[in-house]
Amino acid sequence: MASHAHDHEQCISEALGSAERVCAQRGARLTPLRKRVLELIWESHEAMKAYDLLDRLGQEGGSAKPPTVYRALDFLLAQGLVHRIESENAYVGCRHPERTHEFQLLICDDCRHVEEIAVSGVTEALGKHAKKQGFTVTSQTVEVHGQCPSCRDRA
Amino acid sequence: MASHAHDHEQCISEALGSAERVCAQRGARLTPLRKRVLELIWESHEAMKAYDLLDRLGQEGGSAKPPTVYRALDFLLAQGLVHRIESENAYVGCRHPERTHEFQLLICDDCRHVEEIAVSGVTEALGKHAKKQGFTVTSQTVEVHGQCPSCRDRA
DNA sequence: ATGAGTGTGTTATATTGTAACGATAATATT
DNA sequence: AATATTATCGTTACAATATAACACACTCAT
Repeated sequence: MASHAHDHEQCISEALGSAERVCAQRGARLTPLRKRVLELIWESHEAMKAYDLLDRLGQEGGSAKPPTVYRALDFLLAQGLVHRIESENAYVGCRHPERTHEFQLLICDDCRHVEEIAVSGVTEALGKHAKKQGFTVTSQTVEVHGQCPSCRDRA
Repeated sequence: MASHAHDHEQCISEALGSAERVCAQRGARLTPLRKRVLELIWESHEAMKAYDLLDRLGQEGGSAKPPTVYRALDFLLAQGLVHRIESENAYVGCRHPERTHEFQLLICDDCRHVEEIAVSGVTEALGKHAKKQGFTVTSQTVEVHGQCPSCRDRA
């Protein structure tokens, strides 16, 4: 268990609560299936893979197949409730689904813990440089790999 | 054809030349197969997929199978001769294989042209932020998606 | 109630990537 | 030069990730 200590029960319930809230606001339907997938993703702060979600759903009696999970993920991504980690083919919950935002991810290659950060200036610097050469930015993927404090201490 | 105008024949030959050079320096073996894969990647400045490389190799008479391509790519990545584009599962040639370096990629979602850039401050800002929270950085993936000038003009 | 849109189940398949083993070629050691 | 060692390559099989296409059920606005 990661020692990024916090009350994780509360963490999950806050995440689900704010998901309900933003979906209600937008008229988006957070169905039981979608909510369950989001809950599974929030079971940890680690990168979660689609087929792991699939296995978990399968264990719960249902007959889960890939499209079930990928469709739920598509919805959650569209609502900003989760982020996709491109360099891992994995997913992680987002605490700030209220509005789209630029962000960066710190990914621990030992324990797979993922931390969402917002480093001031990064988005702007990239945007400015792109603009200077006539490139119109629509999205950014910024993923930093390394070792988190807990794993470093353990070693 | 992208209108990022330049003499592409020369561009390829420079890339292959510097590949030969750095491999010779390091005692790394740029075999005919590896060189051919690198050459195929440099046929354009666009994101190239592993299975497209596989098809090209197949057309040349040989019996190319996935491990052939992936092993060549592993070598080229290890030597810094190509970069992997995580958000595309694709590969692009690198002009600066002499030493490892942090870089960012501008990826046109219309024409798939990829431009390697080095925005001053981005790596440092990310590193600084990571360090402040005790995170040790080993690598960064920075990929900016959008529309390149040529595609914007065309539209 | 009905028709349009949305969500889910299901089958099948596409795409991306590796493990493992043997054959061959390059390099190093004697 | 002959042999040992390692690196590279070919091949088979398969694992992991993701999507297309169609059927059916549900919602809800008319």
